[in-house]
Amino acid sequence: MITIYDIAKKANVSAMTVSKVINRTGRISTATRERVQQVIDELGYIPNSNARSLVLQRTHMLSLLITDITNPFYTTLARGAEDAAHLRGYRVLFGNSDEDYRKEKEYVEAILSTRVDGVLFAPAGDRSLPHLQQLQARNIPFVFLDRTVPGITSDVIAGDSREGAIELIRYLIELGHEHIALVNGSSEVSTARLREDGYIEGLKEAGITPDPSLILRTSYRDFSDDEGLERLLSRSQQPTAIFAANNMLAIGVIRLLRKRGLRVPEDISVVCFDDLDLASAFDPFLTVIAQPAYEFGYQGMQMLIDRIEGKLSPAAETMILPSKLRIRTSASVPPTN
Amino acid sequence: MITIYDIAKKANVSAMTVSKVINRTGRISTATRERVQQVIDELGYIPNSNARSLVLQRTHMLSLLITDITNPFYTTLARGAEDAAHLRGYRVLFGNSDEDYRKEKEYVEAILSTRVDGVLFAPAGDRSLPHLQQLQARNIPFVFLDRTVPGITSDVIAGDSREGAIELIRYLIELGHEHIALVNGSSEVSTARLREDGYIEGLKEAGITPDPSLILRTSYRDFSDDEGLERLLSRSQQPTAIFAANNMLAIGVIRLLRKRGLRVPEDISVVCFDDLDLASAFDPFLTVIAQPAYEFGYQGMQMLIDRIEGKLSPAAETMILPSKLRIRTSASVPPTN
DNA sequence: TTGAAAGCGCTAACAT
DNA sequence: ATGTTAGCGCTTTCAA
Repeated sequence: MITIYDIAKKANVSAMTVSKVINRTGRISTATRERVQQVIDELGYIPNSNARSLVLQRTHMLSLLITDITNPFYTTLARGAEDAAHLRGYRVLFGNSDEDYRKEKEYVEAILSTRVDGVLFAPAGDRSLPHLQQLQARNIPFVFLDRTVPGITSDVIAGDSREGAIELIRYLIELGHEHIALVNGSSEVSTARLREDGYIEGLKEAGITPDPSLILRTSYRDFSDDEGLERLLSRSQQPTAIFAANNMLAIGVIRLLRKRGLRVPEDISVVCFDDLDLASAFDPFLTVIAQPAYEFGYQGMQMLIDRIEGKLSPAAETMILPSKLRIRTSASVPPTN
Repeated sequence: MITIYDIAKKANVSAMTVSKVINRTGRISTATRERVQQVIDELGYIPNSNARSLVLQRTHMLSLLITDITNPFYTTLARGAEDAAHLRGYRVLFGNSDEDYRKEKEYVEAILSTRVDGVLFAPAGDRSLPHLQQLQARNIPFVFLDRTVPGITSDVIAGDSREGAIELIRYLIELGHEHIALVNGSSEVSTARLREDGYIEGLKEAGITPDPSLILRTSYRDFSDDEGLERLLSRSQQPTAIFAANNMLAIGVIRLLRKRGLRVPEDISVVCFDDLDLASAFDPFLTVIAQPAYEFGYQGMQMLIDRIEGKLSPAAETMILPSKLRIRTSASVPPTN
């Protein structure tokens, strides 16, 4: 391994001088700078960032902790996060909790051990509290990614889950639906609660009394509560539309509906949060509230880095990104019978 | 920040003793071990992995360098890589070159600076040579991910691009196609060359003379050569089927075909390499040679770690993963007219 | 403008 | 079974 001393020796200067050349700090005569640079290039010297981190107490590493790498929303978001970090000279350590507190705990420990400079964090749910407290105790800044956790104040980048849900419900009601079911994520997740709020608010707005038995709570990661959906569908008054709280739930729901011989949207309409990117580009089918996933990552990282570099006022900041209703064909007027 | 000295002091032992407790090395009396552990827990001490890396000359970090994070093949692969690494106590630093040599170069430099223990590497193409040489010069082991680069010998995990292509062509020929076009990636990429070989071999096998003007070479990342496709389609003898060398190309091709009013598969059949995961689950449309993306990542990381930990014989190893023809509806018998 | 000394937090090697 | 010393590769004083 080539060290700074190898360069120093060969260029006939001290290690300090080499360090200054590399970091462009302090004053150096042009002559020595060039001589040193020459040797650096010649030997292909690349500084050891571990050693540097150790003395600087800064790693220039950021962590992105998400809950489902399979979800295109997060894939696109990861891209945005990477781009922003890269542009500002940071590297990104990814973590994927799979909505699992145990895995999340392991990642947080790895984060602590790596001494990353900050975390863009989509917590698995409210029980992520201790993990966040651990970060706070160690003064590692983090930005909440869409989901927040009660009891913790920090910067947040988010969409407007409540408003988006209202918009989706309004659209269904305009189409003529009155019996709308909600297939939601876990109530331990803040966005699931907000989407449920919006769902209820949207119904009330239209003078419809929300029916709690029309709400199914499962996991954002994948829909597997077959019996729950079964129950929903076999009600005397079958719902004519389903609002899935995210894209993965929508896919699960639609597959199950199809398996049971129900056509979408002829027999039942389906709408959801978050787009499917590739699948939608390929076949524009699902009507969704699309959130700007790339921006979530990009702006979230910007905010995190601004915080780390002291470019933000001390107060926690919140940035809400706009979402957009994309009307396609998975929802139509309810069947008349 | 809590250091090993804080623990040592509070537990009334030396730093070495604490180190031994943490790493379960050397002999320690049960009494002191427990006392030390107690203090560690109490203070929530987590070792600084930078300091450890510095002395150990091992970071327990691996890098996964891929070419298109948007492609579900790589997303799934990344998951597999993460899982394998995590299981064996390594963290993964992701890099996304976007098939761009310049970005790749930056990532390689970051890799060198981070002193990762190894790299699972899908090179952008043959001109990645200097980057790989840099890794070799620094003794950083790497495993080729599907693509190899002439002039470099190293471990490789790959699919059988040539065989897969032959299988796809055979299938099309069975359906009755004789005029089959190839929309390929860049010829700087080894898998693109192999798929082209397979395409030609498949045709020859059936007694069809390959027509070079039926081959279009563009980029794996996305299809944008509209004029090229235009030219293909406006030949006196229009191809009745298109073999897209990967999934992203297939999507681009199909979108363009649709825009021009051509139905798939009624007017023209399309098949490709690599599945679409989510999109396919949702709507099983595209007929593909599916490669086990997760296994690519999982086994690739295993191989890399085995290499790093000296569990492999010195000779470079090659592992070929089987692919599978998944017949769906995007290819059918050619139109009769 | 340049360099010497010290130390970031940890562990290998060698005492005791 | 436990502790001392030295040093991983770098940068921050501070002195020359």
